[in-house]
Amino acid sequence: MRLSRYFLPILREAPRDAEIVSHRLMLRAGMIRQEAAGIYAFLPLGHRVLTKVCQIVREEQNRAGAIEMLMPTIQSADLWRESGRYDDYGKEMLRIEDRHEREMLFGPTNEEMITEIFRASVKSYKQLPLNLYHIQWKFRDEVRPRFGVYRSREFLMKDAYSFDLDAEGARHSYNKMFVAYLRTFARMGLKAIPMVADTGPIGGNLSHEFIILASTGESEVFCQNDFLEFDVPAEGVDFDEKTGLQKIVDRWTSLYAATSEKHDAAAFEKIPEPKRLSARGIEVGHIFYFGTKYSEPMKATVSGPNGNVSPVHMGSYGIGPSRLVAAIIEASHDDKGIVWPEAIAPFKVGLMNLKQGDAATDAACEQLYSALTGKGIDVLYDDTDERAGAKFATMDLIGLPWQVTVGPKALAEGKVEIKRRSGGERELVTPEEAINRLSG
RNA sequence: CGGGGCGUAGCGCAGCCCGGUAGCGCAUCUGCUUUGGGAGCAGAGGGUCGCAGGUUCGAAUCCUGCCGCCCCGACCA
Repeated sequence: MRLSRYFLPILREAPRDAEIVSHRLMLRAGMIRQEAAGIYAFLPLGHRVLTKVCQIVREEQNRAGAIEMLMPTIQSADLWRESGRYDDYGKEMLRIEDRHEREMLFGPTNEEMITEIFRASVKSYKQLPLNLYHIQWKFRDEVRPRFGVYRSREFLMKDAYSFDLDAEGARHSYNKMFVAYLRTFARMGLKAIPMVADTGPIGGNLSHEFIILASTGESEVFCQNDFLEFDVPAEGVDFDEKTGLQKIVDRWTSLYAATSEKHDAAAFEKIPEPKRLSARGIEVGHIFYFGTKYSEPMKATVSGPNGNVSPVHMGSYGIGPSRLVAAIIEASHDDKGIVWPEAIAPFKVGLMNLKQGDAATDAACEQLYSALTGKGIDVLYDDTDERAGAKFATMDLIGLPWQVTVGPKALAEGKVEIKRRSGGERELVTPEEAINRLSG
């Protein structure tokens, strides 16, 4: 992408009402634009990151056996009356009326709808287990949205729903998502710790929140710091192998870790003092097992091997990709701007022409640009006629993992400079060498 | 939902107390000079001062109501 043809509305100064660093940087880097309280447009750069986050989520969901679909944002009130949640959910649910005065709502979550879809088609245990998910916009009319897309009213959510014949099967489905989540967050460069959590309005009795540690986090969390050294399950992990999977989950739940709602001070005190970690965290995922809470009232039943008809055991599993974008920035930035982990960076390489209009630098940049894009690498080529300093500042702000600088001085020696955004190391190499390095 | 604060150009702000036809920096456009860490000079464009009433000869400024947004707390996938 040529910057001169792109839409990247950089702000030199942060808007006053942006308090936390991720919100400021997202606004300054031209990633988002606020349209109303807690409602944001994702501009091209932000959209690229959001798409990459979703893609990793999707790959790991698929790997764990979940199947993608897409449900609507608008739901009928009748569906929610069946589960009894229409009245329970309160003002957080945005209720709307269509032209025929039918009661509708903008979905805050999809347990009811997926249960309705399931019960219409699945009648036999032979079709189980089943795990269906989608990535769709949700709306929760928060009393107080804040911190940009970190706590917004409209937000993107990946929500998966598992269906099993019995509690034991459901436990395995839960474990699959548990492991998928560990992998998902690790791939984004995050250390996420599963913590025993409250189930809130979703219900149920088995639940973990996945928390990443960040000083700006909203939740107060307590855990044993050994978690930070734990290995994340490898790509080849067998999701169908029950005992192996259970072992992974057991290990990741063997040590104390809880949010403040579930905090047990006495248990925490038993951890040796130097291993106690009391910090703030950001919730980036939440998984629940809630049994027959919805299947029973909504009559989502299947015939078992013995011919008995029983309600299915369900779980639901959420990740907020829009919040994750903010969370990743909270976890990875410096005083100059964002430092994207390579896996979710909007572009891998920022190519800077320090003297636009100079025949030699123009030609070298064009060659690098076409060679890199030809290899399938995402390159943002700053071909504007801004001055060098402005280009450096912009590239540091938007945080692309690699910067390639083409200026007349080094180019006279046949060299260009490559810089790693995260460590800041710079190196002069030939254009060919730069292409080789960046293709790796 | 309680408490506090703020709405003036795309962004950051001044002007408001003490009423007199709206200003600064950045950004944008034009020209010239510059060109390896947010350039300089000269010129230009851009604002129903959140909205609606009221007071006044005259309102960004004073009064009333409304709307929007932010922060703290409570709440929260």
